[in-house]
Parts: sequence; C-alpha cells; structure tokens
Amino acid sequence: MTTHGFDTHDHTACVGTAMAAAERYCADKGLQFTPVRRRVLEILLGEHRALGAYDILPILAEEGLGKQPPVIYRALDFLVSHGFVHKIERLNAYIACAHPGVDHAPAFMICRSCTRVVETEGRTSAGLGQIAKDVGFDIEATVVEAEGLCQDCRESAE
Amino acid sequence: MTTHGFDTHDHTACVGTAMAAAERYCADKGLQFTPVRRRVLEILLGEHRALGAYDILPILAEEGLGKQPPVIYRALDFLVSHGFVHKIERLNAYIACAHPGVDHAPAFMICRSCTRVVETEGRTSAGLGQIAKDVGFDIEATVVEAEGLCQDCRESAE
DNA sequence: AGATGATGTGTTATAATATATCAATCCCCT
DNA sequence: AGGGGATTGATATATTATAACACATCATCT
Repeated sequence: MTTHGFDTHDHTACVGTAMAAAERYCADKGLQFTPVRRRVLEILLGEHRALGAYDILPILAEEGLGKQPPVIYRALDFLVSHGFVHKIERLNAYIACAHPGVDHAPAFMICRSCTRVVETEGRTSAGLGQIAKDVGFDIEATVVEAEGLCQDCRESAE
Repeated sequence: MTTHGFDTHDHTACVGTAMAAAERYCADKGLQFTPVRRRVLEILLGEHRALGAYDILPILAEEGLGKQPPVIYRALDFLVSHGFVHKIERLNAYIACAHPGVDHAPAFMICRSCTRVVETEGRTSAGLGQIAKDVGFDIEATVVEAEGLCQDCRESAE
C-alpha cells in the first residue's frame, strides 16, 4: 500500500522512496544534501506526525549532529524551502512532504487526539484563488489546515 | 463604504458597529465584556492588520489595564473563542473579525509588504470538506491563509 | 449577613519557539 | 592553490505563550 491517509502502508518503502527523491532532486539542482539535512528529513519521514523543532534537536544531539537551535532551524528552513517538508502553522511543527517533487499547494488534516497529520493533494482552496483574483491579490503561499478527529479516534471515543 | 477589502471605508462606523455587536452578543449570552476584553477588541478593530499579543500589551499597560502577558492572552482567548477575533497562525498575530456574529470559516489574505490582512467570507475551502468526508475526518476548525502582495503594493513595487 | 462557587484579575516565574551575529570551515569552481 | 559562496559552530537573545497560585468580585443560596 502506498497511500498516506489515516491508515497503514508500507512505511519502509515510503521512507526510502522519499529519501531517494530528495537525493536526486538535490543532485540535479546542485544543492548540498548534508548529513544534518538528510537526517532531519529521515526523522520526519519516520513519522506521519508533525514534530516540533525541539523534538528533533535532541535526536541530532545524540548523534553528534549539533545541539544548538540554529542547527535544526537551518535544516528545516532548507527542507521547507525546497518542498521536502511543510510547516504546520497550527502546531508550530514540521512534517515530511507526502508528495515530494510534485508542485502543490498542500492542505492538512490534523487529528487533535492521535496527532497524526494527513497531507491532501489537489486544489483544495480554489475558491480562495478566485477571491484573490477579484481583489487583485497575488498569492505567493497558502496555509490550509483542518483540525479535528480522525475516524479511528472518533470511533474509539464512543 | 463598508467593505473590508484592501481599500478605504468608513472606519469609525465599522469600529462602532462591531463593538455594538460584541456588546449585544455578550449581553445575550451572559458573558462578561470586561474592560480589558473590550479595550483589546477596540484596539484590534482600530487596525486592519494583525497585531501580536506583545504589540497590544504595552497599550494596555499605559492605560492601567494590566502589564503581564497573561492579561493579554486571557483577553485574546476570550475574544477568539467567541469569534470576535481570529488568530493568524502564519503571523502569530490576532485580528478583529470582519464579520462578527455570522457563523463562518474565515480565510485570510495577508500582504507581506504592508501587513494588511483581509478576511474573506464564504466557502473558500469546500474541497477540503469533501476530502475530509471521504477519509472520515471530522473537521472542527480550519486555518486558511494566503500570503502575498496586495494590488497597491504590487503596483508601487513596479 | 454569611457561606459558597464561578469567573476574572494580579503577579511571579518559566516554558516553548525562533533568530541575530560572528567566527570557523567546507566545497566547488577556476 | 586561491577565491567566493554555502554551511556549520557557538553564544546570546528575541519572541510567543503558559503554569500556578493568590486575591477580588459578584451572584446565589441559606
């Protein structure tokens, strides 16, 4: 299985594929996919949750990859600016992109109970684009996040 | 004029109307529209920009309404939870609601140059709702924000 | 009036998130 | 080999937000 929803899938493959894609992208563009950047992406791919910068930092510290905040923020900046990682503004946290390489305006569903996050693809906010056009606003970036309960958590809460 | 776009309008009236609406809503619901809460809403209505909590706090301090962070965060919590104010997650800042009293899932356009923020109404992210339904996700709150350049700023940048 | 509970405020302290700055190093290109 | 840009190391600090507890106010019940 390869879906990225609130369900199971072949996770090892999903991590490997995404790492390979990032690797190739960086090689093509002449970007440095350094150990810190690589490891941060790997850590984020290992979860389908958003992690805070300060959740990741101690892992890096253990591995001798840096222990000061700038280390993780610089790596995250790189990964976000190249689309490998998205920031979940609602949570001040970061999550690996589920559709790497594809140009997209992502939207997220965040379960407040199990903290899993699903990235959806496609034009989820076309209406906003139309309004922007009407008022002459030029959209450069969008944040679309929905918070709520996933099916599993809703059922187990009954 | 009474629009809330990137244009001019009768601002005094717009503040007065919104304050009166909040007043009435609180009276109806038996909520305490205390001096701090009232003043914070008034300050936010005075701008069509999002203000940070620490932009507002010194104003309260000058007026003897409290000088510690909890004062402003408590007021903002109240105003946000009753829909008088929205938080702009992208900016960690707060803005007065442009459509008080109306049940809505707001969306915002944030000009990164002049920092003005426009709240749009209507179903800007219906697509997200459909996807949520498909995967059994129950949406409780949404964040929809677009960052970019408003028409004025785009023109003056030429 | 006095007891009680719910709500809001005052205050201290601290947590959580993020950036500025500057020096040192690495990497690629010529 | 040397120059220039990108990356990292390290210190310090800025910014945003909350925990915890004492006190005040007000409505209600008795």
